[in-house]
Amino acid sequence: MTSHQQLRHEFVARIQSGEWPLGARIPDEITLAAEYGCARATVNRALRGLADDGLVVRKRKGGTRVSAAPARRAHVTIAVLREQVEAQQQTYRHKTLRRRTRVPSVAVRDKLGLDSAQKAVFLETHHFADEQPFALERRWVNPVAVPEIYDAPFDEISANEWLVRTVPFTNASLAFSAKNADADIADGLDIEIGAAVFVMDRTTWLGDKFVTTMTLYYPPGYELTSQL
Amino acid sequence: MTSHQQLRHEFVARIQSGEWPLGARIPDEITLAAEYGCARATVNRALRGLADDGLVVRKRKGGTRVSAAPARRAHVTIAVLREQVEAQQQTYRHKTLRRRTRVPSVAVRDKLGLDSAQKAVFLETHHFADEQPFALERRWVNPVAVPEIYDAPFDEISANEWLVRTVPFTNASLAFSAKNADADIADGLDIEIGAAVFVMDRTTWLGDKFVTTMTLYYPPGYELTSQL
DNA sequence: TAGTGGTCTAGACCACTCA
DNA sequence: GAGTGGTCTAGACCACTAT
Repeated sequence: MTSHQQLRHEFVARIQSGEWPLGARIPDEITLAAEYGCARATVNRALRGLADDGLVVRKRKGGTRVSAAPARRAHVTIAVLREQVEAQQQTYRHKTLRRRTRVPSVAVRDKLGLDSAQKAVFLETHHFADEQPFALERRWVNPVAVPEIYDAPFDEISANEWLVRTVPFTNASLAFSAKNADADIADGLDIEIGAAVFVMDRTTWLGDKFVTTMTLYYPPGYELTSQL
Repeated sequence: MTSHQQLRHEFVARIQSGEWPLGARIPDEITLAAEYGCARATVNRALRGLADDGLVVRKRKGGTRVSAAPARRAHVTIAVLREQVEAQQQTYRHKTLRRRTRVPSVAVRDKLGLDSAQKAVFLETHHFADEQPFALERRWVNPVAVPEIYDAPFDEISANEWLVRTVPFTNASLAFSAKNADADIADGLDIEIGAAVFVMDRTTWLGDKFVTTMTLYYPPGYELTSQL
C-alpha cells in the first residue's frame, strides 16, 4: 500500500540516513510521486504533514528543504484535571472553596476586556488525587458569556470540567511559568511556603467575547510532558 | 472563493453561534459539500483540521460532533535561544563554561540508553539577553551519534544552535516543570537561592539513536506561551 | 518567466462502527 | 448491512518566488 503515512516514514528515513541532510533540497512532488508510483496529492499530504511539524520547510518555486531553521512545534494536550488524575490510576476529588460575584481587580479586568463596573464570578477549587492535593485552581468567569454559571452544580462537577463541557470556545491563550508558593498556595497544596510551583494560566474566548481565565498551581514534582 | 480555510471559519462560526452546540452532531461531509457547493474533499480537509485541534471529534459511521470531551491540543513552538532573545529586540550572547567528556551518572545513562562505560560530552552554557542572564543550559551529547561534536566551534555558535543546525532528529520528548534554584543555578542566573525557576527538559533521538538531552533553567518571570 | 507548492474537483474504493 | 469518514487518483488551475 502507498499511503501518506508510509510516505512520511519513507521521507523521515531518508532524512535519518543522511541521504537528505539538514538544509538540503529534496526532490519535488512530481518526481517523488513518480518514484513511489502514487498521486502527487499523496506526496503533498505527506510533505505537508512534515512541514506542519517543522521537519521540512516548503516554498513555492524554492522547493522543499530539510529544516535547518529550527522552530519545531510541540503538541501539548490539555486535558481536564479529572482525566489527568484518572490517567494515573488515581481517584479524583474536588472541592469548591469560594464562589463569589464581584468586580475583579484592574489587572484581571484588563486581561479580560471587561467594562470597569462589570462583575465576574470568582471560583477557587482544590483538586485532589488519592486525597493528596493535585492542583489549586483560581478562576474568573464572565457571566455575560456564561449566564448559566449561577446554576452550575459545582458539587458534582468541577468548574474546570463544567465549563469545558458546556461552553464552546474558539480561542485560548496559554502560559506556563514557575512561582514561589505564597502562604495561600502553600496552604492549599500542603507544601512549604516558597516551594516552586508550576503555574499554568489559561484564558479562553468565544469569538471576541471573553469566557473565562484561570490559573492552576501544581505542587513541586509536577511535570507537563509533550512529544515532538 | 471556497477554500478549506474559509469553510473552517464557517464551521467555527456555526459553533460559536450555538447553531452547532457542544456535543451535537453536525451534517455529514456530502451534505456540507452540497450546501457550500464544493467538493467533498474540501469539506473533509476543513473538518480534519478542526479535528486535529480537538474542536470536533470524528468517527466513521458515527459522524462528526462538536467536541464535548475536551482534550484540546496546544502548539508550542520551540525556538533556538538566540532567536527567543532576538525576538524581544535584545542582544544575545552566550558563554560555554564547561565542556567535558566523561561517563555520565546512572540516572542520565538510563535516560539516554547508553552503555555503562560509554562516555558522553557534557556542556554547560550560559545565555544572556542584553547582558542579563536569560537561561542556563546543561547538556549531554552522544558522541557516537554526533562525532563532529569535538570540532564544534562553541565560541561562535552555542551548542543549542549548533546541534539543531547540524544534527537532524526525528523524535523529541519535552517536559516542563518548576524547581527551587540551588546554589549553582542561583549563581548562574544571578538570582537568590530558592527562587522558582522554570525548567525545560528536552531529549532528542535520530531514529532510536540518542542524540542529546538538555535541561534549561529560566529565571523567575519567564513565561512560555502558546495559542489554542 | 518558469518552476514549484497550494489547492480544488469529481469520482472511486475502503474501513470502521453503529444500529 | 448501511452510513460515514479516510484515503487515493488524475487532472487542473492558481499563486508565489527564485533566477
